[in-house]
Amino acid sequence: MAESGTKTPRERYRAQVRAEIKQHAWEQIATAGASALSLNAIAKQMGLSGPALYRYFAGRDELITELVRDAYRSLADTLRAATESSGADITTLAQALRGWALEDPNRYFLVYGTPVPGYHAPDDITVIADEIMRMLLDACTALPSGGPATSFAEHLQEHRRWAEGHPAPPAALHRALVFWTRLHGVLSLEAAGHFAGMGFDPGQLYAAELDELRR
Amino acid sequence: MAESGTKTPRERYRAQVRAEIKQHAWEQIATAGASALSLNAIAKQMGLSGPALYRYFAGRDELITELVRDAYRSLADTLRAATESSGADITTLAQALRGWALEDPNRYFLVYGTPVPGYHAPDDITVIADEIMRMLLDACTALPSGGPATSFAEHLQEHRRWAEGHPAPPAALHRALVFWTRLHGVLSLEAAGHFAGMGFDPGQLYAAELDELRR
DNA sequence: TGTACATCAGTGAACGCGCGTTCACTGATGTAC
DNA sequence: TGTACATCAGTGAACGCGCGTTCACTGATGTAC
Repeated sequence: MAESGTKTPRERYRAQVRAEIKQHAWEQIATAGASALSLNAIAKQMGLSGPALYRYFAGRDELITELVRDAYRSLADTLRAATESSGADITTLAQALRGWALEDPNRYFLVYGTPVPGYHAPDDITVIADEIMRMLLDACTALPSGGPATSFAEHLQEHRRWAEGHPAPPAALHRALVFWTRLHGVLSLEAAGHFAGMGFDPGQLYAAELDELRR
Repeated sequence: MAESGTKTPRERYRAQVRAEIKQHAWEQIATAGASALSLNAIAKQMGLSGPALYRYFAGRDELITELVRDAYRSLADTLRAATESSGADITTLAQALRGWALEDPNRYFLVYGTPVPGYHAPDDITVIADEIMRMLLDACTALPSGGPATSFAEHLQEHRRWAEGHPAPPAALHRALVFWTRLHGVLSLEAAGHFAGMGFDPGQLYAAELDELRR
């Protein structure tokens, strides 16, 4: 029986130290990427001995899992907050996505970058991924459908496991997917530094892609 | 004075061992990603002692640099070979790009994925990147310009350092960039496994995006 | 309010591992006369 | 063709490092009577 509200001082202390560990982990990730994440280094930064962290996390893998989950969660929350304050259209979502990605590129990469070797995300993360997809599908369903039905949209209509239970018509499914891949295309190349020195403004490319999605 | 043609047996042997080292490195990368690359492990696989590799590479960083260069080179060669046998249109380029990326996702990630922490690519790689971009610009220039001039295309016209010396008109610049980001958007998410379990066929999404680029 | 006990955070030592890299060396291969 | 020397591939030992993780332990904090 989980007494969610009341917390003993010890529970509060535990939660606080756990949060502090994660914060240092994020700083480490932001600096050197996820592969450089080290329990011992975090402990040293906190003025603790290495083994002390095992009171809070079963091991390195559990910590990473938690961080991935939190990253997904923070993206979902960021998108939700944006839609609640600025409306649930794709422009709002796109701007929020970009802000979130560039705020901490290594957090972005932890979720959408090269998979961490040997690590596989736990199932409950798909719940959050679904939540994100649902917001996107909602926004795309609200758009005027425009344009002829593509053959890919037909394919999607027959393979919409990822949108199960959502009332989005085929054109909206297509649009949601394309929203996702086009914007990640710009963001991932930009965050990885592949536009550095090319001269143009990636933000304007992003905006142009968004414009075309809204047509 | 480099006598390029004639090679002493020793030179040939050196070149062969270097190639063998790289091949084991690629196998290691294909299996566990670039961050897991280890000189000692390669040596062990080859039945050599660790220090032996230092006859062939100054260190881990030089090996990685070489691998990145080879990866770029292999993409450029793949694209060039495709255009020479099937014509220099964007469909050919797109199919070749996809084939190259999915043939060895970790090689793809080494080039276009999360940047290796602490590692920075040497300047001479931009030469290959330029070569790739030139093929893309050529193919886009050959296309009918279609559609009104976007405001982003105007921006590109004023910031075209990346296409310096190329006769591509603004619309072609825009198209080349968008070709690049849209296809990488699909490829990077696909290669990272983000479409797994969603039910649809990423290949059809890729093809649909390509179709739209050709309109 | 005070005492006895249980809980739990954190320590220090240790284990085993693999890493990149250096160094002095052996032994084979190639070169010059 | 044979001998003397230089070149160079590869070895084994060693250095210093940091990693994740375990274990038995101390000392503080909370709980029950």
